[in-house]
Amino acid sequence: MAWTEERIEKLRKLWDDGLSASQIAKELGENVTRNAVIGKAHRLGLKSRPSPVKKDAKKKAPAKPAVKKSPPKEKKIISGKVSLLELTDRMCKWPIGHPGDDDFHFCGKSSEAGMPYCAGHCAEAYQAQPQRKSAAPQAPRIIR
DNA sequence: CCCTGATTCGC
DNA sequence: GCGAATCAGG
Repeated sequence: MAWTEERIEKLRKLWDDGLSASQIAKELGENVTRNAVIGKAHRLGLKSRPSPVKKDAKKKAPAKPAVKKSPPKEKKIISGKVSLLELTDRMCKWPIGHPGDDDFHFCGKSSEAGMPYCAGHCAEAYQAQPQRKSAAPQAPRIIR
């Protein structure tokens, strides 16, 4: 399929109309892929315009050379009640309660490197279930 | 997993 | 010149 004047024209219009490449491709015909559109567009020198994907290397790294505040907030987490949003790495991700419940939260104790759970819950999580002959899976033990 | 454009490279 | 494959990100 050659790029006729008409097609190029349409491509140009649709492109700066802000339509996505895939959308343009669909508009132009079934046998045109978005890759074709993008390729042609690029070749035509059409601008990259608002590409959703930004590879911005962050402007102005504040650069924090001096003035360090020492370790100000090294909080030691020993107990939990951590909401999902507050969950970070190194926190025990053991769920407590039922999702959706008012007080659904996570254990939140500190976990060792690479471990999703704290020591205690790790033990529980990785406990081998010995007699597993029945096909019926055991219902997960409900905490609390 | 859906999408976006960018780039590469064999044709 | 073309565009599928791949990439890099949302």
